[in-house]
Amino acid sequence: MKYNIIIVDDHKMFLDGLLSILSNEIDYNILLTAKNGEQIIKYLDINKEEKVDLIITDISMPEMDGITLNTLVKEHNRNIKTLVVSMHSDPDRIDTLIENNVDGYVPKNAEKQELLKAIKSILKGEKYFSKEIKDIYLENKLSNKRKEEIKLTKREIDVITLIALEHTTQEIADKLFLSKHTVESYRKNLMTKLNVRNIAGLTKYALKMNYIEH
Amino acid sequence: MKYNIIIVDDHKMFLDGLLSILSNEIDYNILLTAKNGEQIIKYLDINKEEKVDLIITDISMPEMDGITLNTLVKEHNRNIKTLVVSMHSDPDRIDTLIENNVDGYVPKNAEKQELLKAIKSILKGEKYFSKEIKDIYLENKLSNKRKEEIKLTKREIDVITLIALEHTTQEIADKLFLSKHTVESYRKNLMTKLNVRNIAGLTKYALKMNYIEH
DNA sequence: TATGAACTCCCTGTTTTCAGGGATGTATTT
DNA sequence: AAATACATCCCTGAAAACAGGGAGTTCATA
Repeated sequence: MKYNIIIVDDHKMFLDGLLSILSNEIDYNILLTAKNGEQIIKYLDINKEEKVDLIITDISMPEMDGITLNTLVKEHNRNIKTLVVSMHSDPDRIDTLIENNVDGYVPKNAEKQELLKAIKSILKGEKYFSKEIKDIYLENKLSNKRKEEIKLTKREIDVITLIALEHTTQEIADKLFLSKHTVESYRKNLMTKLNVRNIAGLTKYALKMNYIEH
Repeated sequence: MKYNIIIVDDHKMFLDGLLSILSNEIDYNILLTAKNGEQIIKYLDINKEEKVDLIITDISMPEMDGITLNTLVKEHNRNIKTLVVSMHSDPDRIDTLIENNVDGYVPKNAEKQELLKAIKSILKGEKYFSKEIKDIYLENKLSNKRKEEIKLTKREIDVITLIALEHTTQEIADKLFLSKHTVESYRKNLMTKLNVRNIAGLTKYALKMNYIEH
């Protein structure tokens, strides 16, 4: 019995690459490829009876990213394994994924052999994380003994995003249908929370967090 | 006689993918793969007599990026073609590449077929740019009719840097031993020159130009 | 049911930024 | 000799941001 695998990546060329790597492996049957998580969720929804063993996914994709996809899959289909293959190694994302029970994480600059090893381990029921990823995860956990309790609320993120996009308080208020006082409160809270002095600091944070494009 | 191709990409998995796509094409011989431009330049330097027809390269790589690589190759080996395959579609980079006579540009989310088409065209001596890339290039050219003559003076850079570091006008004046009026003039000129509305815009520019750390 | 978190709105007063001018001196280049 | 680029400084008035308060609502959860 072959293992059924789904691959999700918005870079078709990479997808093709993965496909040709995996198609040399007789144990693996590529059920489906897609360029975002939404398509997968729909597919799983419709084909409930189909056996899916593994979903290999990128993180940054349009419509639905790999993190959301992983969360949804793990919530509803506990028997489907997930392997993230990503270019970025952002501590927070790694953290979120691990907390959401992802089965593996391999950076895109890994060797083909490592990818195959990861897939094999995961299909056996083990977890597989590249050394690089484990290091980042641990380093993050150790250095951030509860320091990183900076969590912005949805509304705060709305506001800081618009600030970084060069909008004034009044404009933001209009856009979000809020009083300008409210927006001012958010700005103030943001500055306190993030320990910055002014809009320059807020803008840098928004960029760092990828709230706006670089 | 086969075409000799070199592939440069720091994402090994992507590299493997490209390799397996191209290895199905009997006309192509993959001479070498590398994960940054430096390795290629060294290789070309040592193997001057070797026929190299095409270099396929990513843009963002450690050590030496694809833009520098293209420039160097075009300066020294006019007969080597270059094809950029990149995830990003930044107008400025596209512009620089085209000015430096790159032979093609295909985004990483292109179909395998398009990549092969691009390679074939380029080897025939034509240029190949994906529609997406052409659009970005044109859009940029049309909107930026000579706009890109933005050159900041030393003093302007001093000021914008300190602004992005969250200093007020008065603080900057003190630091640079200037009157606060002077600093205000600089800030104003900066905003006009860079076509931004406020400190958020200035900060983003300073980050983009690497005046301050990311 | 009480607590807390998130969201919303308001006030006062000060400081800074923004928008729009203008001006002088010193180089360098044409 | 004139034009240009750069650096420096000044002014006014309006708009926005900053600082430091308070306070009501809803909603989930302990």
